[in-house]
Amino acid sequence: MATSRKVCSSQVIYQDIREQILHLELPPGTALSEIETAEKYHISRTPVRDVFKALEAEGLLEIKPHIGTFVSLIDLDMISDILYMREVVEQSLFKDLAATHDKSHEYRIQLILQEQKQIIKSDLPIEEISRAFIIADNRFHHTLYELAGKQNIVTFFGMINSQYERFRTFINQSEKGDLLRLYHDHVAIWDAISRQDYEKLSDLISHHIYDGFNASALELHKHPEYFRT
Amino acid sequence: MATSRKVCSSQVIYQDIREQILHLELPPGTALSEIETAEKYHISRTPVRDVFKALEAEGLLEIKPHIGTFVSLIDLDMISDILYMREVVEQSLFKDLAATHDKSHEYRIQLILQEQKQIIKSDLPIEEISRAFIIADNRFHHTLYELAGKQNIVTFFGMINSQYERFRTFINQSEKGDLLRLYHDHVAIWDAISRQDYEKLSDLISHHIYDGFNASALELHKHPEYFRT
DNA sequence: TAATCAACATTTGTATACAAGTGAGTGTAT
DNA sequence: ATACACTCACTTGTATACAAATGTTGATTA
Repeated sequence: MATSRKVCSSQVIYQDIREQILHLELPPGTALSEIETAEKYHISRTPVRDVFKALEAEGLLEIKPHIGTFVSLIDLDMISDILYMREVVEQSLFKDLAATHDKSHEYRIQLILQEQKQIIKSDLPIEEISRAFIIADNRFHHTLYELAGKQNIVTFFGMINSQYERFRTFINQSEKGDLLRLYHDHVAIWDAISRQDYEKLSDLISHHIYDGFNASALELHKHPEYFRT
Repeated sequence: MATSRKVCSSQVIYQDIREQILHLELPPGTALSEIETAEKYHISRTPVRDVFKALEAEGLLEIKPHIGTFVSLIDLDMISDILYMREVVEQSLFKDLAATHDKSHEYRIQLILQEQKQIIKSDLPIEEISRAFIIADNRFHHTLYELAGKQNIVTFFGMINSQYERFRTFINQSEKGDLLRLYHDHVAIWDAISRQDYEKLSDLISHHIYDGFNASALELHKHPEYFRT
């Protein structure tokens, strides 16, 4: 379902451009030329076109025939719907997980949580910390999906989450305090799962998913040209 | 997010091959050659490659470099997870819809339901009826998503639902009775939404989504080679 | 001055030739 | 007979040339 495992040049370029878009180094609206990109990576247009098509399918590029290729604008309405799906799915999934919970995975989760703690406490520049924490954050959620026996859903979200990942980069250029809040959410969520406190769990998940989104509404004026109207 | 709106030849071929795969006219495991396909449609390999890449991203093709391109096998585990997502999302979404329900959309829904009724009662061959009903069935679900203000979710499911659509074609080669059952489900679901009977609604949705899947377990032996082990 | 049209530069779409990897099938040597 | 290696046919990957479409820019004309 995902991209094939070819070790060819196109795979490297795909990852490279994708990360540049997700980290906003290629801001929304930026024009990308096939020829320029090909020359930049010292390859021909053909593999570049493959990469562009793949990124278009992921919603990160918009190819306008005979006009140009552009980094897609962030669609807040779409992100809102993605968060809605994540909310209802995790509500149900984590509840299932709590119902069948035993202590056998305690160590694995604690390891992830400690890693997140150490990332926040490290002395790296805030951008590095933010990037590392996002990865560790995804690992936490994905591990819970896996423990619930629904690993495929991680793949599904991976296909549509690109838009959201980019938005996260935008809003997480803020403070360590936000990351610390996310970490505490994770601890509380796992605690609620362990204690099978369904009501508390439901509350925690909703806030965990939506709080960052809502709090970031104030930041949008910084780069209004990034967003679809 | 979806494919671009080019009216070029590749768009036609994409739709054509996609339908052939979904209708099992190209059974899972079938080898597709770029050259053969190009000659068949009287075009060159380049647009064919674009189509193959798009279908691979959709999970309908599997491109093995330097070996060949094959129609992907049906992954029952993945379909199971897709149905799980649909269940929890529709549970929540239709509940929201019931909460804010007014009579303003009554006519629109009744129109869709009547259409479904007429399709089943028509004298067309069973395959035609099955195909037409699947389209009308999707329209019913999509309309409810739209009324709930979450139209983007339809797009998301469209990206991952291909696998499920193909499976539906496989199991719906059965009887008119199955389609009639689905139609009655729809009527009951809309009735529960109108009456804001949340408990009944929850029950109906779960059965509506899973019953066909479970009942079809008996049919798998007909073509075991279609499925991933 | 303003409007119209045509040439041009740039873009993506397509066709074709060649490169490179894979696996089967065959021939040969042990 | 069996094991090994090589050739060959086939696949997808890549490079390049050309076609087609779009927007701009400038000249020409009313």
